[in-house]
Amino acid sequence: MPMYRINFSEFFTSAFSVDCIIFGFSDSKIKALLIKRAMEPFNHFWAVPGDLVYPKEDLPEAAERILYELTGLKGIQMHQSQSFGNPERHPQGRVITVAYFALIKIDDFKIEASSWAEDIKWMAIDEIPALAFDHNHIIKSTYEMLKIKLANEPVVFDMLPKRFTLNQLQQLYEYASATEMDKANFRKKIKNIPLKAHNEKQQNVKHRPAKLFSFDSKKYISLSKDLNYRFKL
Amino acid sequence: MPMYRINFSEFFTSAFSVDCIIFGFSDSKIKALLIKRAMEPFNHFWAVPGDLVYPKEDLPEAAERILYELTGLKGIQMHQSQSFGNPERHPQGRVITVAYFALIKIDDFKIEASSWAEDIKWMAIDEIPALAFDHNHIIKSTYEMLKIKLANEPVVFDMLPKRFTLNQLQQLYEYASATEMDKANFRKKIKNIPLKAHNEKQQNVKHRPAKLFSFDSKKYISLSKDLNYRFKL
DNA sequence: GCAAAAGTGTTTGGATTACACCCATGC
DNA sequence: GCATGGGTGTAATCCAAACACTTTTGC
Repeated sequence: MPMYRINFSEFFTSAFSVDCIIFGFSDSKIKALLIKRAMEPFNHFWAVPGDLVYPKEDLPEAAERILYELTGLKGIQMHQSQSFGNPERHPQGRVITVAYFALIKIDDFKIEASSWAEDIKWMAIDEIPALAFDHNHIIKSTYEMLKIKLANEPVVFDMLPKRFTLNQLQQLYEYASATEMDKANFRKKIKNIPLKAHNEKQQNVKHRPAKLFSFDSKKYISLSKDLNYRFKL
Repeated sequence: MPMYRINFSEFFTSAFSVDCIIFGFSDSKIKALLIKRAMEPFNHFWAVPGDLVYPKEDLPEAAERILYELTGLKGIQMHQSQSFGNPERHPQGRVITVAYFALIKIDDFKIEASSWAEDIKWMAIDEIPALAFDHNHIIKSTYEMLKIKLANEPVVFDMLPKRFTLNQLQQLYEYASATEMDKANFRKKIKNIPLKAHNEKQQNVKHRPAKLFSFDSKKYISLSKDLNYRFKL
């Protein structure tokens, strides 16, 4: 006689949410997009944007929805980070949260506070104040995951303008890896990464303008078919 | 006037579970411990051991409990994998699951089916049949995470006997990285990893017995304090 | 002695590092 | 011309791959 182990309605009393850490790059720094909450709990606290998951919604869908509601951006690749389920983490009940992160080009959209936030701001990852809930912890461990991704998958280019200089790429690399590197050596290091050089230069700089590059995703895909090739930054 | 966004009891209608993928190593293969379910849903299907999380229980606690109930092992480090929340994944309601994994020494315990399983078995990672729920998917993505951990943190030693031969270490490495490697070169590759050599040899082999080694975790900890040192397998 | 695996040394080519130097632009 | 960063070449060094060879055990 088969038995159902789950027959206690007491188990179906929890909620879950998705929190989205949105990373961007400007002023040589990696930043996260934070909102100032305009609701309880943690009213007026800075926080990672997040929302409860709808009953019929899958997790990646929820993450995309939150990103869209916040930035108007669609079609951005989302990456799952970790889940956090401390029973005390939410004052209103048992809510576990799944953290997702997105990498976006800061210039691609205009930030504006939505109805459920009274302010919104990019904050450099090393200048983040005390946040609502366990959000400091969530950001910290998600940033660790970001760094691993950046080193092993071609996602840096999601944070850079479509056309970027090699120096921008180097600055992003140096910030994420917390190192400094010789310019010539950096260029040798990335020579396995397929970049398209354009006949176009940086504008409005008071020194020799740098050449602009873009990531050659077509070439990357064909390279990836070779099992000996592995992206490494 | 502060408003609570969460005031709909309809949100607190989901449950969550923790699934534990327990990895071990024997016969030169990485294996996972699976149970044959003795309950609905998916009665008589092979599955990853898992359970609902108790209302007052944190996620890592739940993972440790499940490991203990299944193997009797305590004090094993658990690692969080990914979460899975497809609304259709559980036939009895909305259940999202957080996958955890543990690496254990297969010889350290005797497996025996518990009350909620009719059978239990180690299965090589590339010989796993169709499982209950979305468990094939869960195992696959957790195995990918395992491979990354193995390469970057000294967790291989959790899967090997306390004293092991260099060839065992190499076989585990080769299985996980799906490569073959020259013996001499492998030994050069691992010379940064702190190992203690013992005056003890393999027994009952019909060839020259190999020396036994153990991981020198004391030395590893002091090495880790040097920011230039990074474990790499 | 033979089979089988343990264990070590040498050579070579490619990648990483340190460092030096030249180039283009604005003011 | 000079300040500022863009861009490149060279030599020394380290590291990984290929391969050959010696050693120790059981039978």
